[in-house]
Amino acid sequence: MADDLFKALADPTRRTILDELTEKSGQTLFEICSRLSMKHQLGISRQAVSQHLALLEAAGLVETRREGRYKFHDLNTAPLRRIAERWPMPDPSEPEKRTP
Amino acid sequence: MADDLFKALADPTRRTILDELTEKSGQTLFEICSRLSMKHQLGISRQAVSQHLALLEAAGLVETRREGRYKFHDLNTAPLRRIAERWPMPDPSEPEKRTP
DNA sequence: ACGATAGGCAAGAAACTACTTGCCTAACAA
DNA sequence: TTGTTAGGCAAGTAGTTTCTTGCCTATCGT
Repeated sequence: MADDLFKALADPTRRTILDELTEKSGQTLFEICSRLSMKHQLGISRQAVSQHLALLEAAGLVETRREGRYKFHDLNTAPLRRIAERWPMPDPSEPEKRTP
Repeated sequence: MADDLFKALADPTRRTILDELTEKSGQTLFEICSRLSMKHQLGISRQAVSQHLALLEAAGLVETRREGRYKFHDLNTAPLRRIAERWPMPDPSEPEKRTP
């Protein structure tokens, strides 16, 4: 359960996919592939991206809907909230400690 | 940078360590070892735990201070905030969507 | 000084992950 | 019907990661 979430976030390519879906939700597999190679210089096969999307979906971070031969991928950030719930954070006035 | 954070969170044993440090900050390596095997039935060697702590420290989630022959481990949840910042979440009134 | 306790370093085994390759099905257009 | 486009499945390989084993250093008590 929580396993799927953190495993999904563990890979940099998957995090970039989440970034792209944040920017534009409802993309198809091919659209995501193009963006990864165009904007991020990621030389990665369609199947690899498809497998990443499957993991993101298992984690609940991506939801899909089929329309004809297209499958659209939507971002769902709700599962991320469980992270903040699990390890309570101090108030966000001081954003992050930098080693001085 | 972000890599270290998500890699650190990817392992279930490391997340349990964070849980333990949430409950009681400032534990030594041996204290953490005992708790993992007592409370969580994790048969794991001291060295394995030590390596986990090193990764958590690299991610900034754990900070350490030495005192004599003891090394105390403190939780720092600040890096977690970057997750929420990277992928904006809707307001938390509806906690999480359950597949109906 | 000696033993015991707390922790560290490093090399190898075992398990897991990401990615590729090759083939297959479904929807749409000519 | 034939070709094309969107996507799926599965087996194998290469690269990581986790964990163990064995040895080593530092601190403290007697």
